[in-house]
Amino acid sequence: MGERYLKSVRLLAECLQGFERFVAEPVRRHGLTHPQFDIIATLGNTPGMTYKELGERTLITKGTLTGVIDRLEQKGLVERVRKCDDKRSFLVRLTATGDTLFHTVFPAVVAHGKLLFADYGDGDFEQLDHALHRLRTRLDAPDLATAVPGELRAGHVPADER
Amino acid sequence: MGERYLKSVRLLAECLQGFERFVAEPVRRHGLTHPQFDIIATLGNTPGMTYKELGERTLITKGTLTGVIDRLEQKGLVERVRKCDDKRSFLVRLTATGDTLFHTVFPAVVAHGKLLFADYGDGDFEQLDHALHRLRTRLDAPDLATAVPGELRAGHVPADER
DNA sequence: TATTGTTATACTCTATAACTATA
DNA sequence: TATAGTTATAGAGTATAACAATA
Repeated sequence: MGERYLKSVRLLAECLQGFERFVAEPVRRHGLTHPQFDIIATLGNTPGMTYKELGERTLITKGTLTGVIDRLEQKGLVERVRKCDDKRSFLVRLTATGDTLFHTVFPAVVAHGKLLFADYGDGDFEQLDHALHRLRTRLDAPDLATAVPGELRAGHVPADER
Repeated sequence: MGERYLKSVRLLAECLQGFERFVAEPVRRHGLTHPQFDIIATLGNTPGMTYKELGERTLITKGTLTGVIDRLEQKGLVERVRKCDDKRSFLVRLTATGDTLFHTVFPAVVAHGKLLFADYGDGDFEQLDHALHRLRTRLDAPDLATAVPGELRAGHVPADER
């Protein structure tokens, strides 16, 4: 139980949690849930995406995606557009209203984010990026996906390590 | 839109997302949802906690907590124990079964986590912790909670920055 | 046969607010 | 009056699997 890395995992979880809280309120303020915002943010400044692409970027499975897109379509924020080359699929893209919302939300997000990093210099960013990049690379490593027979996976810190 | 910090936020989100995926499968494997696991993990190696404490540690609001605890109680993993000093509240604590589950899940989690950090030395941990700790401290800063009049909050990266 | 997206089930979480019983 | 926890309401997300249309 005394593994060195637990402290780091705990810190990551706290940063994670902090961001989630940081995000949750303004997203709701715009009448969106987090997955809905995720879709709007992913579609912004693109010509549209298929379900497959959206699923890969947001990690929402196709069955769930149907419901999320449905609600966004009801709100008039996205639309489904037929592709000619493969009639099974189509593009989901922002409507004019959705595009307006995207361009309203994003500058606000960027401006507020600046507060969080107001005192960061180039070196600070490099340190943070370097540490995170290393971890992300490790998370993507193919050997991790297969190294585990069944039970063993990670992600939480016991109370007595905190 | 070209803010330097967006890259870091993106990386953090990817690490976050990676961990969530890393966690999701084994938790389900033990028949728990993420919030349920969060409760089990939080209660492990403690004499029990009140709703208030649990809510603070897990960020689950009291109304939701009732449902989560109900389901864990139905599974025989936790129990509600009356406190004598204040009859309004009680302790939630792991049952013997819950404690066994905790002690089954956690060693597995710890062992698997080791794979992720197999090549980390002391210096590597220090770099990661330092960068994350700084960010967490910033997230906790009181001026952030009040600096924002209404609309501006952070957390996502536009598609064209990726 | 494989893939894209839909539908159907069934559950879980969430926010919010009104409610109770204690304090 | 304030606090701890419950209940009620109304969404919304999730996994899973079976399904239709198309490739």
